[in-house]
Amino acid sequence: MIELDPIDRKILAALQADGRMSNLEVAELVGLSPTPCSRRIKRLEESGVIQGYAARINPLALGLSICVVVSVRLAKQTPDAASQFLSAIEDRPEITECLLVTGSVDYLLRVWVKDIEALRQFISEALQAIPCVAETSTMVILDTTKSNGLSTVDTARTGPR
Amino acid sequence: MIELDPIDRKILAALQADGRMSNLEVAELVGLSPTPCSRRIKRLEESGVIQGYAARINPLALGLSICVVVSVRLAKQTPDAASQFLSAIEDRPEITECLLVTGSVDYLLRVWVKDIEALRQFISEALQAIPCVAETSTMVILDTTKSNGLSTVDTARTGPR
DNA sequence: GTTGAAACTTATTAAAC
DNA sequence: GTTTAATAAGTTTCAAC
Repeated sequence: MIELDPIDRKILAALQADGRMSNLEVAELVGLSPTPCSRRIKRLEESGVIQGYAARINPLALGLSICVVVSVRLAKQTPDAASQFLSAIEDRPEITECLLVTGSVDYLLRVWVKDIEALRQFISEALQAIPCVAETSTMVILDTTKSNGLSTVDTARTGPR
Repeated sequence: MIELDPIDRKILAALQADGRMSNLEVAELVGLSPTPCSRRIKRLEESGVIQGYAARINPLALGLSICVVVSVRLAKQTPDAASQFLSAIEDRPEITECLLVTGSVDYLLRVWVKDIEALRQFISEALQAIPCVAETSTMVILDTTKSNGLSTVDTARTGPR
């Protein structure tokens, strides 16, 4: 694990808030001159603390107006069932996140759809069509606080057919 | 809603994958010359499709090795209870996301902690100390597929005291 | 750690097609 | 939409302190 001093943390906070901030701006913000600031940023990138940069895209602007969390319980927790489930998941662009969790369910999925019909279709045709899926429960997200606003969206999906 | 053609979508995909890609690189990738590409990117930014840019930070590198999803049920769903809960949530830096959802629970929280002891402490001292919280259930995230890798982490939290 | 300077790359704008 | 050219700005590297 790399050691981070308070200045490194300030740099991370700055680049987390604005990933396109120039080295000069970051340097001024954290109270360094550009040269050592640039060195620190490069060190943070090369050590993997900063994994990369991304545009934050607004799913609503792509016509995806509904976001849900779906909990999934598999019929059995065998490696075969898991890999069958995951490969089925892989092909669905509306799933932006898939978490394997402990507890009474096995997976949590984050799913973006454009309307209720698309949601119905996703649940019945995509999810419940997977043989090893025993039970699903859909929670519609009504509001988001403390969001990072960072949803990776499949931009190819909502376009002209 | 802004109209997006296939080239716009390619631009979004490119900047989602690498938010620091230069206009020249994006232009070449999508098959445009730099001038119109720059205009499109600016249009996407100004229309809110691109909300901003962010560094992707690896929470593990900050010493946060455990991520959990906590479902929370409130004793009653009154506006008072909700605002009491949300203001208590606001102060906790380990909570990186808070979703209001439909279904058998009221909120889903995403929480990063450095170890099990910090998790225990968070649940007992932070969460269950909120008066209106009736029930919580913690799911430890064992694996993440299809992650966007974009967790906004409070970089000030794990540093020297 | 700091400053300053040079070489290189990029962004932006304007003009012409 | 394209190309070209000019200006402005940022990055990187080097030296010296």
